[in-house]
Amino acid sequence: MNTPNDPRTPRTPGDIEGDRRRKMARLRDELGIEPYGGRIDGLLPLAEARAKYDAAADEAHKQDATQDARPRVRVAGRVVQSRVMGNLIFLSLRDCSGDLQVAVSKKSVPPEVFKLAKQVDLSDIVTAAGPLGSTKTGEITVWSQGAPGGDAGLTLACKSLAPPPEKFHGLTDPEQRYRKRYVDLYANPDVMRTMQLRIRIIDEIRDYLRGRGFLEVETPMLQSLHGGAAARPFITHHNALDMPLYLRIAPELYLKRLLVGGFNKVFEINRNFRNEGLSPRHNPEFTMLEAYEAFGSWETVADLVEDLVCTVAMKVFGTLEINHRDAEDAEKITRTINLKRPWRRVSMVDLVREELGWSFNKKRASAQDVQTILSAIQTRSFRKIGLRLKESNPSLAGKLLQAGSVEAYRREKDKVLAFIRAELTHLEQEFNRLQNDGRLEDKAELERLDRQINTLTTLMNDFHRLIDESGAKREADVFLYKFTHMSPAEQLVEVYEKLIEPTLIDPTFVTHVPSAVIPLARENRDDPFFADVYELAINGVEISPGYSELNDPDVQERHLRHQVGDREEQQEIDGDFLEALKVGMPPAGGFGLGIDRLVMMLTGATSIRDVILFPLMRPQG
RNA sequence: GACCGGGUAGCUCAACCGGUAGAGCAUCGGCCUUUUAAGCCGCAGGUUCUGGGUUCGAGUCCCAGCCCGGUCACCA
Repeated sequence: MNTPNDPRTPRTPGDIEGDRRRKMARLRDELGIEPYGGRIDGLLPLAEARAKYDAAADEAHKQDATQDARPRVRVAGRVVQSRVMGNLIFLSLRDCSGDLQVAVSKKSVPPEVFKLAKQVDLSDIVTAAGPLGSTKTGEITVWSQGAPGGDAGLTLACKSLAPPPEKFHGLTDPEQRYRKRYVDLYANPDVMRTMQLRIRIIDEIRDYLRGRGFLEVETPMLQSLHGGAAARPFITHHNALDMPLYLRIAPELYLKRLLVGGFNKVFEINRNFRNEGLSPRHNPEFTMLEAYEAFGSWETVADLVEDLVCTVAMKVFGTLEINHRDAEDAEKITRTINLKRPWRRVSMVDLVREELGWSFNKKRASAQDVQTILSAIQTRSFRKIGLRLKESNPSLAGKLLQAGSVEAYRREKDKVLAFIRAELTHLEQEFNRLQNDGRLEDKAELERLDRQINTLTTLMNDFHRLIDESGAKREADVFLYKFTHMSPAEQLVEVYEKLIEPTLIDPTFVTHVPSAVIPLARENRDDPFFADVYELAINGVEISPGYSELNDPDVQERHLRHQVGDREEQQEIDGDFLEALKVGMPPAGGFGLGIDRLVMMLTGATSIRDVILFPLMRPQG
């Protein structure tokens, strides 16, 4: 970098960093200010400082300026707004607790402090000290004021050289937000709030489990064999030992070894790594809670997780009714999740029968059942379109949703398309009219129209694709081929995951899952086709599995061998784990809880990336 | 992986049928002691994601690639 910190360097327009470096050099040279500060004692978080405001003292001081009982505070924060009004300067400071305004009046501070205040840039970190008062408009404000023998009234704690985000829109590009989370966190207070909620949720989970006698442990993340789940691992290499190592896909097998060793209740909250695709619900590294309780069962851990989630929700949110709100319109509630106990418990077979009319009998689905399932899968896609139409054309949407079959959508396709086209034309006319008028105050309206047009266009695209009979047939063929080659157990699980799980918004424990897909759980004594487990779905996704853990080493070995032979996923058998079971593991209940998804559910985040501080991003380039 | 949308000033976005690339905010200079996206005056700021092609002329059209988002698929 050849931009010296020299105020005489000729200015290149638009070079924000250069401007700031020159400004910094002036502060150093002319005011003797060190722009990277040092230790500062006695600072209050902004929210705490604000809480100290004393209205009576403020009022008294306003009546009689010689009386000043206003509380004095010292605060620090990043400058997020700056309004220089000549001889009075307002700065809005922000920290992780909130915002607080500072006012610097030329009359109340020494000239060099006022000069500094004028030089302060957005994103600089400053400290301010002075009495807490309010302004004409009632905003609680620190009135910067030096004190004999200490506070300067305003100091620079850290100069920021980078260009600040746009002050009104903030940082909005999702990519930049995830890449530059350090900016996102202060530019978008919602992000800070969500992340703090995440932290509190995890704290409360730990509190809860400790309160019930669980000990938190740490087990290997680098494993020479990856086990405990079916997933592709990340592979790495240990140089000194010259051996491959895997990043763990689950801690399960180690936690169970701890039960063998004599721990009765253990849990671990930490990262798992799965080398699979990314989606709004999948990040390659994600945080899981796993807990094991000796002498428990899937039922004891179901009770536990139910109580745990409710307790956490009450402590952090004070309610069991979780509302998700529209990103555009905070008034609009898009989804309500009711966590009130007791949570429904229903077997997978009953659920499938109830929703689809498919009576699963441990055999492959009959030709007729397959047709039912296929048409349900197709209808589901259409249903989404029906739901999206609901707001703009309730009667048409109602008709489609009620008919609920692919044929109904095909029959009505001209009407649907005609409606969408008419709507688009209307919106575009509206859009052009506003744009031609060039009325700036309607900018928000323009943006709204633009979004609606966008939504409708994608809707029309989706619809075209769906009613394209050859396309639909191709998709159906692919599905039929795959589905008819599945085992009965896989068919049941497939149907559940595709068609039922996404509709389970309120908490539902799905029980009696085919044991064939769950090798680490105990088979049901009365009907070994099913395992003694639950899969808890909330918010349309699986959030927690719970097992009666399998502790018979012979059965466990058989399951694992079967899995290895059956699946393409190369997974070596963990012989040492089987050894451990031979030593003897007490019967136990165990459960997992996907922390990221839990936080999404509780905070209404629509993407897992919104609840992870630094989600995985492809390197920039 | 497939489809759709997007990539233009530091930020947020415009640019009609292919004809000199604009605005707001931020920056820079000036005015202003109760602002709340403060206001007013003025200056400046561009390899239109990259590389090819068509054309007298490309931000715009075509081809290839990169990146982001959405939907679907894959994957527990």
